[in-house]
Amino acid sequence: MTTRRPRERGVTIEDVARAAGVSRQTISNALNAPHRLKAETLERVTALIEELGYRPDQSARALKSGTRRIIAYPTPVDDPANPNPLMGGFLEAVVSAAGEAGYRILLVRPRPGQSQEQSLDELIAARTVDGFLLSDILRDDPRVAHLATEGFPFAAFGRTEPEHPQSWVDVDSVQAVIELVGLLAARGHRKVAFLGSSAEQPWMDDRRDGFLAGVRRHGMAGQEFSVPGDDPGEIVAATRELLTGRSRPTAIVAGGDWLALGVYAAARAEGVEIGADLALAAFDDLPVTAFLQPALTTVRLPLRRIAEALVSRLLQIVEDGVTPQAGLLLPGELVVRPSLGP
Amino acid sequence: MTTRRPRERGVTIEDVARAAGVSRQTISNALNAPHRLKAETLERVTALIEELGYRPDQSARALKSGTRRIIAYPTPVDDPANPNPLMGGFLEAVVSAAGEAGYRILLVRPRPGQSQEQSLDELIAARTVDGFLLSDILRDDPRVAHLATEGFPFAAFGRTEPEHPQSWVDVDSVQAVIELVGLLAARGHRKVAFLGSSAEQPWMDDRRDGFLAGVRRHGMAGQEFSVPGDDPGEIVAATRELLTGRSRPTAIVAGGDWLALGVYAAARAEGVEIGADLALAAFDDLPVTAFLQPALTTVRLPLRRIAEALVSRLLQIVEDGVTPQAGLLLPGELVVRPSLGP
DNA sequence: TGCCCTATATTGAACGTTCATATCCCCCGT
DNA sequence: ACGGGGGATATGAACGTTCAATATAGGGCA
Repeated sequence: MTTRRPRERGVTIEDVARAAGVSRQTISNALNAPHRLKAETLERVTALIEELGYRPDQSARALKSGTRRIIAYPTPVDDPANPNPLMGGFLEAVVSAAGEAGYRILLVRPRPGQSQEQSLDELIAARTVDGFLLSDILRDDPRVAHLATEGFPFAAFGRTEPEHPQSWVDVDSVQAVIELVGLLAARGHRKVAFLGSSAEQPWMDDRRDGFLAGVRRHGMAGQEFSVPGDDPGEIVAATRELLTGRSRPTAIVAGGDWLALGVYAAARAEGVEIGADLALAAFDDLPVTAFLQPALTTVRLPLRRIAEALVSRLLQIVEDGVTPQAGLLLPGELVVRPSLGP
Repeated sequence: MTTRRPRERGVTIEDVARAAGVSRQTISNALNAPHRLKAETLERVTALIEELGYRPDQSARALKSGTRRIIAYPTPVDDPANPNPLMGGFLEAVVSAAGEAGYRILLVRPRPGQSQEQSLDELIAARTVDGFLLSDILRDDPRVAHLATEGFPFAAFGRTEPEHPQSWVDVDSVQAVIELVGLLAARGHRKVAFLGSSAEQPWMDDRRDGFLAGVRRHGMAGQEFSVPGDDPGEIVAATRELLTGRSRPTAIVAGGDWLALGVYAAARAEGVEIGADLALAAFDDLPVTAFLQPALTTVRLPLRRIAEALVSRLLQIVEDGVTPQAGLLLPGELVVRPSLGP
């Protein structure tokens, strides 16, 4: 039964060299420094490499050269019952961007009983990866602090503290929400509410800040409303309260499409017509909102550009040793749809 | 500017050996074959390893031992505008299961202009990974055929052809949908419809087959309805047509929650009350359906168990050379909610 | 007492690359 | 004719680990 298969070794550089009647180094050069070969030799060797299907052993190459061509991505500890629906799209974008540069993404996560920092340390000490891509950055994120003191390359989706390397990329949520509020102001709304989640998510605070800034700028009456978590039932309940309260707003800015889904449900329950009785705007542009009626005004995250910027910044550190001097704020894309009203 | 940092080398086995006053091999044994050491030596060496933070260099270990402890997962070519919302949860489950066994997941994808098979070949030839985890298996999937002829370890989420290794895991969709139809029959429905997508997805065919089998078993009148793609607009339009047609069914089984979302929208537009005028059941248990009113009856995918089974089967091949003789069908979990009616 | 066996530890080699250096060969200028 | 130079290729060593073979010591047994 347990026939441990002796994994057959593949084609090595030596095999190609012998077949071509040249030395190891010539094969190596054909791949890494083709200009050093005579045109004729290069052609012959290249053909042979192709024919034999030779690829340099990643481990051997990594051992000698010290570079792994692998980027670690600590997978966010997602609630399995409520996974981030944009995760797939983000990963896809990251994998593409990294692949373009010849790098691959390694998903990692702390083992049971292991802290996040220990998990990073293990990867660093074992020289498994060249750098880290972090997302869902918290305030004073321990991972950032740790990598900063280790001096190990990383790039972050989400702002890092000023005392740490500024190799981050983020969406300019504040600006985007200010613009959303501006659109509401232009439509005559004076009494608006922000519906946020009170979880410790910096991006939610940004969106709230954008709301407050917009309200102030346009001299509107703005109230905040927070739901403890991400639970749909709670979101709907909180929104119904908001809609039936004495000071019912004429417009709501939701801190995320997920919350906006609750507003749709609450509005239906209360007989409030979104787009007519109530203007609604949100953030994230989740695909599911395509089923909502009227369609939801929201802000789309430029995931592709975020991924590209993250990878490019990380590789600049890894390959050139250049740490970006400032973070990069990318604009969110306003998608105006009928939920905003006429 | 471009100060190519000479990545400082870390703690090596030699450093630990010197500090402990023993040989390299003793350190190696402390980690890989502790029983060979005298208890006292083991303790001393282990403490030193901890103190110096020594971890064997992955590349060196891989080079010598031939095992990478890395599993490749070709990321599905997701439509970025409509990513699979369950992807995050599935990956999380896979990463956990693999991590438990000391393996990590490497996300891979063909480079532009490269076929899927070429991409696999590259990883095999470069000895980058120990095996593959495939998902979204198509009929006569070229990746499966390729890995089968290469004799390279893999496990598949989705059934593979009988002539190939049966190292797959899948959800027993047929059985689950038969049960759904049974619930409808028990509630007195005689005229039911299946709403499916016509994309080439074997799992959709399974769900359709389950519907047909259930309908036959209960002597019901069953009609099929197919939407060309996954576009929300098309789904809603098709469903409205179904609802306003002459032979309107009293119940709909949707091939996925995504399609069911369209049914909710269509029903609202046509003034049809789900749960009262129309029974509805679907498949997938997407988190967003928690906002639907009435709540959706659906089938939950046992992602955690799927991931565990996939990893366990793959590692059995990789580590013990044992290929499973038969695929594994896991039951879907029926989640009965009010959309099914009283 | 001498021998073998086991438990423990060490040494040399090998895994497959790439780096640094060496060698070869041909052409050019004086 | 000779030395120099540079393009092209070859050689030895090293990356850090584990495998295989070997050394050393102690214990049991005849």
